[in-house]
Amino acid sequence: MSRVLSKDIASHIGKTIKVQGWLHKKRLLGGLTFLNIRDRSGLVQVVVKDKEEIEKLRGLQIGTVLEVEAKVVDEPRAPGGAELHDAKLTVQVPVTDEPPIEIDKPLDHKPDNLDTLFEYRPIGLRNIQETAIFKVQAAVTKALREYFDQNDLTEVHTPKLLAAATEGGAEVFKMDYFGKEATLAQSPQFYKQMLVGVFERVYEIAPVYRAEPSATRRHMTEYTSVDVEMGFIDIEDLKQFLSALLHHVVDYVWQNCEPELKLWNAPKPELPKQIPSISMREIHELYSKETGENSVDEDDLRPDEERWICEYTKKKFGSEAVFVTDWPASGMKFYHKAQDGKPELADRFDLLFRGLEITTGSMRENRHAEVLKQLKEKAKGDPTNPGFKYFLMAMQAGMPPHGGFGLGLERLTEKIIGLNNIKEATLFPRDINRLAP
RNA sequence: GGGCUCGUAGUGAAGUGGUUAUCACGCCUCCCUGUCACGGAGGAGAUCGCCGGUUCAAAUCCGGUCGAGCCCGCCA
Repeated sequence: MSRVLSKDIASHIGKTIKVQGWLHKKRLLGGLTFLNIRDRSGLVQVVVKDKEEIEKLRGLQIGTVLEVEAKVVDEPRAPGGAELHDAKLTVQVPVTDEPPIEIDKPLDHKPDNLDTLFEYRPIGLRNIQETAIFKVQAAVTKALREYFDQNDLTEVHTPKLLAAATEGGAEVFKMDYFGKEATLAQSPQFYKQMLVGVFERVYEIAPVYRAEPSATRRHMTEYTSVDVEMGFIDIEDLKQFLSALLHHVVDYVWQNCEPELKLWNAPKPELPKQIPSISMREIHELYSKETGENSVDEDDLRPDEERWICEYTKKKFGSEAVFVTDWPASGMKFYHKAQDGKPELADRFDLLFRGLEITTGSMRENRHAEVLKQLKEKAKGDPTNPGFKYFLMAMQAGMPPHGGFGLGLERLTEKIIGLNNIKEATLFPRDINRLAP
């Protein structure tokens, strides 16, 4: 007898079938018992009247692996409209330890209790509501790939073990590499740019590592970066590409993950076809005027400002996302490009979504002589260092105008679902004091 | 790195100087034929994070320590 998945039982009414899964919940009502069996497709309800069958489960806990042979019955009172009767139970793997946290009721996500949530992660992830987060994340990833594929991007895989020098900015993890020093990639930046010279359009979805001592609800030391780099485009093309990408992801997820989104009461984001752009200076002015605080001369947004401007654009433009444009050139990385005719501004944007920065994008300096100059002057970098040498080699071999962005997968998932901490959207989060599980 | 806050059964909480340390979920025993956060009766389970101090008396006050969370900074 071949196995039937719980989601498919309704198409076997009247037949005797076999299901396999984990015991998810039992409710003993005396003369009859309801069992919920969980498999990869969801839950199925089994009604057991035979006392001997129920005795097989005495002392066994949630998580016990079961095989059930039973008859499928049409039953409007059952979840899903069908259930299993006259069950013969076979215990494949008995579990006698009770789970340290509950898996059949929503788990507590209060900040104070996240540590417990992660401590018991291997078990807690079996909670249907926790699983839902990562099914949504898988759908987000699928939608991203689908969109990249539709737009002729080639998926690439770049090394995460690097020679010392990197793009600068974030702190890097250093490690011993057979007696030499290696670092963990904080970004695939140089590689994706080199590969524009090969494929013209590339993307990578892979982990990156940041050794920042940040202890906030939006930072981790390891996260999944969705990186895109494309040639023969300008900054407006990039913004349009990202607008359409975000729409594609949201539409795909709301089409394919309705039950999961419902578990979190996640409302579909309000997004106009073209996500609005506001310059940093304008945001500072609006925020300062509204709150009485003065941020006008700052060259970055405060976290509170990021939240505020998203509320503002939601009310004013019906958009829960906004591009922050016209960043001061003072904070430019050496591979960034300044705006044409406005050397004091970087050709860069950040994309904020529901109060959080999820993307930074920019045009890159594609002229070899210029990027070499900026490396030496801005970053005080040594062009012969292996960390820069091969990047420069590619720049010298003919690079069209190009640009790209990095998008935080966990941040996007967090905001789609409406979670409050990036780690809630991470299976096994890594932060300054958590390296396990 | 700076600031603030929090550590009480397996889990989540109540308890601001004197109780046998309280409740809910989970677990165990029994009852229960339509549950779906089932219901009912009973039971087990806590050296109140750790160390020291104040006091006749400390979960409670003080100091230290360890662990965690949040904000800021840094960063994405």
